[in-house]
Amino acid sequence: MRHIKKYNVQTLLKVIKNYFKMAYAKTKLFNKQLQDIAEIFKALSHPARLQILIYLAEIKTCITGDISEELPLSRTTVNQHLAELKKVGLIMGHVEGVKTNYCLNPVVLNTVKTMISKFIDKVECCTKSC
Amino acid sequence: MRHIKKYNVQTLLKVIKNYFKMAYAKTKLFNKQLQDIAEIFKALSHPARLQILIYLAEIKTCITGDISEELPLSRTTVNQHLAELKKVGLIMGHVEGVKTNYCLNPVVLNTVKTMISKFIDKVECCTKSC
DNA sequence: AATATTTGACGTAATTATACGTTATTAAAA
DNA sequence: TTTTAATAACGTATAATTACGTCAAATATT
Repeated sequence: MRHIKKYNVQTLLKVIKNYFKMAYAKTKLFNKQLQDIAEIFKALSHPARLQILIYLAEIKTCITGDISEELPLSRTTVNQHLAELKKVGLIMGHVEGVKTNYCLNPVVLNTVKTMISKFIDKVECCTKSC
Repeated sequence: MRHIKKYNVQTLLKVIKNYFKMAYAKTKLFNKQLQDIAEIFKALSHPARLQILIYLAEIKTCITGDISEELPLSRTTVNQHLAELKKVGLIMGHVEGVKTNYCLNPVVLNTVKTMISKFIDKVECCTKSC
């Protein structure tokens, strides 16, 4: 017998709102480029995610989901943070049997670095105190 | 007669929770330095705030609160974003009579720039794909 | 085949961010 | 002094984030 999945109201609403782009948020009204940079900054706006990145850089080799032992957070929460980093491409996940190996994405990291410094230079260059 | 201010429950709760550090968030459990960097990234994680910074850099001179005409947001919301930028020190506000002139804080901007590139270098230097 | 392990999906509570109308405060102008 | 204008504070609705327990699917192991 097939297993029929059921969803609760909260989850369905999320799907529906996303489908119809029923956004209360006005983030979408801004310049696309600004949105992209903001997205990256947001991905970097939580200490857990920063620590994950540093850990991945230090360990050098890839790791499995047991980074949660390095952080004061539960496995599921850490997994969520990993998913967010993956969403913006900062890390990659290679499935290997039951395990998933995560590692930094050097290409994206480089792009991000350039993007950020370009932005900061843009703001900084013309600075004049009032 | 003295005017005695009244506050609603939501506001009072906010004050009380802040006083007793009753945080659900576990952000505070991380390395202080990571928290600080994350804080800065968070301040930069909304396109409105990025646009404000760019605007301030372009205009060069200081401006009053009527940046709201440059953004697809109401004056009160823009004011909130300005407050957040001020909180992390990226901008300064000089009161001049009824008006408040905002401008970039070059010193903080420089610090932030260094902080960010140090962090990215730290993550990037040891990168090795898996 | 049965069991154990690993992981992501799902659900949900709590917190925080976003957005904006309303009000109070303040200083300048009439 | 009264009015006007500009601003921040306040209040509140909505949305998004954070946090974690539970569960199911999939691969290893026994």
